[in-house]
Amino acid sequence: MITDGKDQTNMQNITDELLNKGIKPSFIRVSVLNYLRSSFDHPTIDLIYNSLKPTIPTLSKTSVYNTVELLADFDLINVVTIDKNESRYDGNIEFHGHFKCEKCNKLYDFRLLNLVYGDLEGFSIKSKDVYFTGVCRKCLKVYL
Amino acid sequence: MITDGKDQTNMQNITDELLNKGIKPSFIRVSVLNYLRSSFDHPTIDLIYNSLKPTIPTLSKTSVYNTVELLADFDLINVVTIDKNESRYDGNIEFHGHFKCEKCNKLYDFRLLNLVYGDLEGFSIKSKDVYFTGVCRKCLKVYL
DNA sequence: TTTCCGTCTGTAATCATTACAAAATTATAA
DNA sequence: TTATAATTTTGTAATGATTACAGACGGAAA
Repeated sequence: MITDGKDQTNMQNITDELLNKGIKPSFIRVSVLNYLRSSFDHPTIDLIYNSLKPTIPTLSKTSVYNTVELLADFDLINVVTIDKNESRYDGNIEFHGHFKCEKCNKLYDFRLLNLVYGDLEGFSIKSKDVYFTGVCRKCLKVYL
Repeated sequence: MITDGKDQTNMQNITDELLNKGIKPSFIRVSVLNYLRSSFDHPTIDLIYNSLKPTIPTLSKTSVYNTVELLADFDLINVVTIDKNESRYDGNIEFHGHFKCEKCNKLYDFRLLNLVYGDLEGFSIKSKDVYFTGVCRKCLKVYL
């Protein structure tokens, strides 16, 4: 986790953003959201924890759990549950799909250009998740 | 779990189906697949276990786990992981979406009429899951 | 019968997540 | 400022679905 001038600007912007949503911008909250916004590998709780630990030595894993739950409740991040036994977190809340490679376990984003569905008239839809699994191009080449 | 004449025909058909796939049609395997084919509530492991226990008194939960894993590996059933901490199983393998109501926890099937995506050229796609959450029509009426 | 092999069972271990209470920090009031 | 209240954070313990594993069981073949 690098902290340069640009990062400090991000931190300030995120602080303001949280304030606008009525969330107290504690250092942990701002740091987690900033980390998720700048990382594109859909990190797990452990990865978030280990990445922020150096800059927040007192950080506890429970706080990471609490924080991502709060951020998700306010629709600031997405919880990706494509992995049955470990949640991943995505700072990109634009609508898109997730592909998980069974070989390298990497998560890929992909665009959803059109999604038409039926049978849900009168339902209130809060979240839409599209999860694909398979083997990514990179791994397919290896296994030729 | 009712066992009538029609059910016995289903059991025989499923037995043949498993044989065709090269799976030994043990009573447990046939029973689990038959149960998933005839139940439309996307049961959990516990529900499958408790439903079959009366007709298979020696049944163990581990066997239910093993069996659904086997059936899923052969694409005879779908594993629905919309629920973060408990998998559900679906005997309907036609492509469709799943909606989970946050109020009553019921799972609804819905049709997917069109799904267009990009960015996955060269990827080998094995499974496609579409999960929506929110509040179903029934619960919305209650909370008016 | 005996042997072999795959299936099934029951118990124990795993591990991400949650519960919870105390400690630390921050905000508010006097 | 100081005292008090409210919120955030921490660490440990509990939860509970899933997995690992070794032994029991059962059918088929010789």
